Amino acid sequence: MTRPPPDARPRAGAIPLEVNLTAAIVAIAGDDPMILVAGADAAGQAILPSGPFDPLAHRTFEMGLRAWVREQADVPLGYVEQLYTFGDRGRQAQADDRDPHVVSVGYLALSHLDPAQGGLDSAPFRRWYAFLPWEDRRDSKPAVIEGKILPALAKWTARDPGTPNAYGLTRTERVRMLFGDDQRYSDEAALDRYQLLYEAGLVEEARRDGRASPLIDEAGPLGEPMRNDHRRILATAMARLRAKMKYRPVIFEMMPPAFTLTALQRTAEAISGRRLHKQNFRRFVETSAVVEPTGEFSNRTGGRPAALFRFRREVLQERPAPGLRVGVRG
Amino acid sequence: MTRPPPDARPRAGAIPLEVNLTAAIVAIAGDDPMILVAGADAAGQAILPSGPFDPLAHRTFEMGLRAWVREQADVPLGYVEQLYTFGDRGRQAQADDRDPHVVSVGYLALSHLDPAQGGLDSAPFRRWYAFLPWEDRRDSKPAVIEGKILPALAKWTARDPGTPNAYGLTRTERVRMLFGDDQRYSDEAALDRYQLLYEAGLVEEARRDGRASPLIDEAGPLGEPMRNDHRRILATAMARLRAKMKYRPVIFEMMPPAFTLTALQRTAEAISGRRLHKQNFRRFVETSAVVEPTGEFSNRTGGRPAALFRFRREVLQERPAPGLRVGVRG
DNA sequence: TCAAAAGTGTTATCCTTACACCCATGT
DNA sequence: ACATGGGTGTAAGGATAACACTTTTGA
Repeated sequence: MTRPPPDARPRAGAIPLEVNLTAAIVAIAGDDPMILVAGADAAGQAILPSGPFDPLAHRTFEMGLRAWVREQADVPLGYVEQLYTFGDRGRQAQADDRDPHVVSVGYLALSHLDPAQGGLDSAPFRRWYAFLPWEDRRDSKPAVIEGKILPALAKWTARDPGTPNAYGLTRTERVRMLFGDDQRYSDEAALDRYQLLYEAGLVEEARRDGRASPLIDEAGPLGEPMRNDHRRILATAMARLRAKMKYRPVIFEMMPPAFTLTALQRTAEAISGRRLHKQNFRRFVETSAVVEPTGEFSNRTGGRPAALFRFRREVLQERPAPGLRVGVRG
Repeated sequence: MTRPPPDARPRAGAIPLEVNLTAAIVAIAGDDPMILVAGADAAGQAILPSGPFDPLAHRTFEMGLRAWVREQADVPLGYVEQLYTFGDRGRQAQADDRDPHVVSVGYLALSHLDPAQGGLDSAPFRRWYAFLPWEDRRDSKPAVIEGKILPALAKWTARDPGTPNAYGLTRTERVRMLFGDDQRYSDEAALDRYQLLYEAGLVEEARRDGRASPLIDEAGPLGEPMRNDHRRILATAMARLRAKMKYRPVIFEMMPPAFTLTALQRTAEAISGRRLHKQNFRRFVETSAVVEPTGEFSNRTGGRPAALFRFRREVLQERPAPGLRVGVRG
């Protein structure tokens, strides 16, 4: 094993690649988290706003991303956060995709827009659970898990139940942790669930990459596929947002300036895919002092008028990790 | 504002870039976290193991990274995790750096090697607090903060104390949060601290990029600089490792197979840069069941022989977030 | 007057923090 | 015997989880 001299700079053999920026832009419409799509390809697969990074046009990734979004969707972005950079867009290129050497940088962005109000009616939002339906556990466990996913994964597990992977977990254990029903279920494992389905060859993207299982036709489609690796980016965004919400007040980046506590809870439930306990949610919001009453009331809620609240920006400097605990089931 | 037709694919004008992979490889030597350096450049600045990504040679980033590390350092890597992708390596290229269009993907890796034992004596590890000395608060607040950083930042703050940045925080507030002494201090904000010093023009890297403050010579060097953006990657690695340690059992990736509880605590303290409370640390380790006694004892510790423990791999499947809480000061 | 949603009170339990003390070895 | 570090018990305080009930509006 040779070692280069101390001054060696590993720049020899530099390979030119293309860097693509993709945004998962999330907004809330009533009870549903929505994802902005920039259109669909010839096969009808949804595509996220995206485009190549040109360092001559934009100094940073984030500036390039904002430019692409402005051009393709005309939605104002608030919070923006880099997610992950994928060097492998699946194992094989698509038929109409000549250059396979694309590096894909995924971003999460949040928008205050309420897609249901249609203020910018032209921006086409879609329900994010249309793409990852097994992630919505708000009202009972979704049917697709018991009906399609677990039967197919049972066969996949049976082929090799006991060999541990790099993290020491067997197929049996991974399936139980990710799609099971007990305390070990974690809403933050959204990416792991998608990756497991990909690995088992049960999502359309696996077929595209030549890694489909024979079971894929038996089970039928699991959520709507997206172009390229966009559904993987969406799953990454969901996982990150669910985790981040618990220790940073990012949820307010999707709320209007004034909101009721119930609306806030509905949003937290929509993102995390779980029902929350009303009293404890309220107590936590109150004691953590992340919101303050505006003094106004809303009587558009059906029953007793609800007090309106606003986000207290001061918490950003008062506490290092002001988030919304989502630990309690309703 | 025009919108492309639904089927449009934003691939026109694809720009070739070079993708560079860089690894911050951490190991523990007694009481000190160490970082593997692959050498130094002509100016004496340390460089991390790194190299360009070639998709023809390696299917994934991680495989490429492991290949570069194998070639430059000969250290076995356990845990590997992607950190962040920087599209801007500082605002300006270095003098001897002809192609400015490099995208830098940073990685965190952990190694079981004890650099103090010198099993592989050729691998040159350095103390990571040599590069970021203000991060070590184990034994009182480091002198460099009171002596150099705060005086220089006071002048920087005085030039614009009250204008809020994108997150609504003023210079005054940021300095107090990041370098202050109260409860708001967070060990996980290591990257924010480095970025603040860069923004204020107080680190060598800022001078290199043409953004040095006149104060930089007055204050004198703040930690050892590294080549390119390597110190930024190190700060990112430190922040991520400190955060991750609290909810994932990554610390065991740096421990030998059997260890005493005191050694485990010393490691947690070394990484987090803070002293921990002995009894509470032990109780947490015990109740969380992340370790189990081997039955052996070590009498090389000076006093009463210490029981040896090993990591219980089973916790990975028992609990979704088994980490080491580091919330308690000693 | 009743449905619907807002909003509150109270208790058991567990975890965190903090205190101080005992134990087993080498020198 | 004593210095050195290993190892424990217990109680106060606070946060969390769980229970059900009252209040205010519109229809």
